[in-house]
Amino acid sequence: MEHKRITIYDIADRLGISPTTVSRALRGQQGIAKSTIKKVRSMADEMGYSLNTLAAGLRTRKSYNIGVVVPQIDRAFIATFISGIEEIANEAGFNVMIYQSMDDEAKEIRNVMSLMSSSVDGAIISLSMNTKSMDHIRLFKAKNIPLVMADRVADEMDVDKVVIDNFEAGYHATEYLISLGHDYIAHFAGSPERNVYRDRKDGYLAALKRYNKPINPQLLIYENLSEAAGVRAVEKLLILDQLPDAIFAANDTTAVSAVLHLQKLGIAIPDEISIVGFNNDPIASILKPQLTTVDHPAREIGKTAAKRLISRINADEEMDIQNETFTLKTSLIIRGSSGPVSIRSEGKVHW
Amino acid sequence: MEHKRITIYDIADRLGISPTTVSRALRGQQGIAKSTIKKVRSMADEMGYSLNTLAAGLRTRKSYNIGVVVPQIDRAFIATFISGIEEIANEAGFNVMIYQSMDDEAKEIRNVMSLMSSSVDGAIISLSMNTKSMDHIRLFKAKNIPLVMADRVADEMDVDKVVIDNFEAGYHATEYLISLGHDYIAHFAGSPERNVYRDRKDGYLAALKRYNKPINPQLLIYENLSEAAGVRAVEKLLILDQLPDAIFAANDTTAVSAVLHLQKLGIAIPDEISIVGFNNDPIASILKPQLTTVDHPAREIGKTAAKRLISRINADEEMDIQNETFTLKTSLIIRGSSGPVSIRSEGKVHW
DNA sequence: TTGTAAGCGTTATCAT
DNA sequence: ATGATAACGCTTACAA
Repeated sequence: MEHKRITIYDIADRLGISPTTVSRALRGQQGIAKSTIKKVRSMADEMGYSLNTLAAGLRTRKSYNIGVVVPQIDRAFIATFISGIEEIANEAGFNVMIYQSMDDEAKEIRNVMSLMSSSVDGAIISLSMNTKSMDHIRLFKAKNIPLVMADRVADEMDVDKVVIDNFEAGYHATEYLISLGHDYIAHFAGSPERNVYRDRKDGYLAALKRYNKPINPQLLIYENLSEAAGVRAVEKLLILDQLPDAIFAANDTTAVSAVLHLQKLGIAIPDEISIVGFNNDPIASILKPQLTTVDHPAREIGKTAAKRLISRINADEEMDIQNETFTLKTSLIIRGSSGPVSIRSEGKVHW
Repeated sequence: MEHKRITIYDIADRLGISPTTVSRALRGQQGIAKSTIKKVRSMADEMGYSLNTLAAGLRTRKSYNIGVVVPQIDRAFIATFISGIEEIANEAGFNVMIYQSMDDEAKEIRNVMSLMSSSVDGAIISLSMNTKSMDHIRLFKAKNIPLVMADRVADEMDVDKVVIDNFEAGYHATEYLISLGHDYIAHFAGSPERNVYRDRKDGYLAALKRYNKPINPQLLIYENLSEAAGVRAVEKLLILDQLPDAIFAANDTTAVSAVLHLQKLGIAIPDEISIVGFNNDPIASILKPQLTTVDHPAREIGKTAAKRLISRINADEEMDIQNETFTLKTSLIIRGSSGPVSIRSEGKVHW
């Protein structure tokens, strides 16, 4: 039961015209009779024709596919990010191919390879947690494939980037905690290899410094920011002489997990410890007390990255556009998991 | 600055052999000298060659792309589902193209069209909330493109399907609530157009009937299962003479939203109303009290669908495999949002 | 084990 | 406004 594919030759034969004319008519090119266009299109419909994009792409060197490499799809932040990309790509007639690195450098490299041999017109990448080598990133320039790095980018690479100001966000979050009267503030950080976590941590340190708060290395805990990491980090705090009076976590997963663990231990949030997370995941507003967190414009990052990528793909290669970094706004969403020291001691604040 | 693409001809020229031999060596075909393979591969590496899959696909009529159409990527359940698909596809050397219908039939149809002209080797689809027409689904068979429907499937279509037993899950959830002593049980249902919601509802009704509980149409509320829907549904219950003593919601989003709204109104969960959700989203275990819910094997559904699709793609067309429906197991996860009537009246149960 | 030639379905170029 | 021809880069008969 072989399936015979309908080609422009078949249409041409039936209509007694040339394949070239059919091709032109189908694409609505200029310099072709309107009557011919009508004839061809209706015949194409009738015969159930559909373009072979492989053949067209081979000829035009365009696939209308963009590749997207992310750590893991099933994280609220990343799913939203991809959703934003798809939204824009779809409007512009591009297909989105997704690859997940599972936060593994080797897998990320393999992803990039398969993406490249799939002849995508461009790519968007958000680095895995432990990626160190940049060779596979450089490959894009070498192969002249437009690339936009998003969120987890590599500072040292000269490519288009879409990010947030993680330093500022970390600074503000910490400053906010300080403004509440806290001065013994812990930070749950991710791998310093990644700009996002390094910058959030640096913002945290800068705020402490700015307000003359003590910088205690024991309060700066590096973790992989998983759910289990939240518990581990709390355990590390518990063995200290003094519990911190506030925690700024580099993501919501860890922050929420920490809150739950602390509550299980009978430590009141925010009465005894104030907590601020990062991302504004759905779980943040379900937690009790609701989690104070930094709103991360995941969808906007995706949309911006896709727009940039597509305009680069569609641009004249000649005009050699400068690489740009787009920095999107974040905002601190203040909710119940953080509260002032003064009121706290009176034990009045719940949520 | 045109970028010259390296082809097998370039490699052949440099090595003084034929392109055919290069092609064979690269693919490690049988009947070729090991020394040639080595020579060719190292030269390919040196020259930075990468396969043009468009050309190869044009010749072999395979793209190694599969298309996936889902309602919306940024829903916990769907993101996990896609993650499972990508996992399997990636292992098998297939790329995953995603399209989101945004729960809109027209968009879904457009998605299917672009997917088809992108010459995918097969597709996986989960229907939008309001899809009625099946013409675009039939197109797959007409064009001889393997298709697997997953989760939100169309009962009337004869295609491969991967589902859960929604009737059974709805029956069990309701039966469980009855076993707790509840007999005035409400159900928040989704569009009866979709098998998943229709079956959950039918399971609910069957359980009520089986245990001789009254079936009250006012307690069966059809909604779009969004967050706002949870609030709306609760409002509809509030105007009744009597509040139900339990609610079974067809998804967690609505269940959680309902719990929050009820709590805001001062109604204790589960003391005054027991609630059961569906999906086991991350928010379910963060809610206080934690949400009793039906665990939905989203990742397994994705993996099963991908495996089936790929084995069909790789199968001999001749052997004309029968369509199958794979039904995966669900389980009821009992947590704090539901409790027995007896204890409840004593006001002892919190969580 | 290797090579030659044709063809996959388009589109671009050059004619007419 | 339309047509003939070549080319995109690969794989598959068939031949050597």
